[in-house]
Amino acid sequence: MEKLLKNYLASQGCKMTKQRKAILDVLSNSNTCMSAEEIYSKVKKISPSTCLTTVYRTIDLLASKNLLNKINLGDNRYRYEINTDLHHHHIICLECKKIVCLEGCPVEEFEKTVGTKTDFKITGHRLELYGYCSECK
Amino acid sequence: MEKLLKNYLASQGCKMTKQRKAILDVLSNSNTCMSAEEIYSKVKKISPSTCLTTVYRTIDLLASKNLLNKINLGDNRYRYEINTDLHHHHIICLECKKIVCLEGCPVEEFEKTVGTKTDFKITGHRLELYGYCSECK
DNA sequence: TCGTAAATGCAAACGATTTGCATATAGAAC
DNA sequence: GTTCTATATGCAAATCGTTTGCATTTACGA
Repeated sequence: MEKLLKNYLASQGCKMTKQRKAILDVLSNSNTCMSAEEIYSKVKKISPSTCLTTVYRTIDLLASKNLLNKINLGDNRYRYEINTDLHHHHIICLECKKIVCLEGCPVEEFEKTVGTKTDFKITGHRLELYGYCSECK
Repeated sequence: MEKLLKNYLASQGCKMTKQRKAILDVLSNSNTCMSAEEIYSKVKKISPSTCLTTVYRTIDLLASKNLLNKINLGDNRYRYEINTDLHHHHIICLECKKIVCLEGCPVEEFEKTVGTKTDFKITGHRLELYGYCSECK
């Protein structure tokens, strides 16, 4: 995964700096989405000189190549995750803030109905569930 | 609607100032959700001295009494609408930013499945659709 | 090894929202 | 109506996540 990303970026004329390697490392070895701050603090352990700005810029780079999803959980700050190209949603624990990826999507049928009713050309949607996880409930 | 809100707030020991009247006026005579800035500019026409801070504080007041929904559309700024207590979602035009309320909700069934699978106690969800409206598509 | 475009770090700007504080005002008590 | 006091207001400054400007550094092809 990491290798693939690096090769792909290189093929796009992007330089492979130690900061970018560290950021890709952190992103691809995580199984949830993380805030910029979270990525930053993990990256610093691998490449201490890295600054937050570089994290943001690398995030933008990856997002612009469609390699990364920007997720908005409603708390006015983004989370980021490597784009696996598999359409999915998240459930968030209101207590411990844990984020779990979900399989499946209940919205597809609904989109068709709404498209007809409202005369919109629908291009996508956003859905998150909220609740308390098994440890917190 | 407006009257009801005013009476309710008064019954809660809140003072009915001209600023609050103007804000309630704007909120209850709108049929979509608005950003703080949008509310502010409409309120100024009714009560010109009102400042943005007061808009935010009134929003907080209403939200704390459960009279107003804070909606996050994923652009790191909130929209606000009077809470009608009717569970619904929105569709947003990516071109003209128009927001339309939708009837129905496809997520209820999905919540049950996810609850069983993940062992979460699910308390809510957030869903928005995106696309292009009949004029923009 | 060199040269250059691309990437970095820092500090300062940004936009939405919140806070501190001194002043003004609604509305109850007289 | 006048007085009183808690509550609400306006302003300026702070906040927080994110972005930008700019001078410096670095990756990588020649």
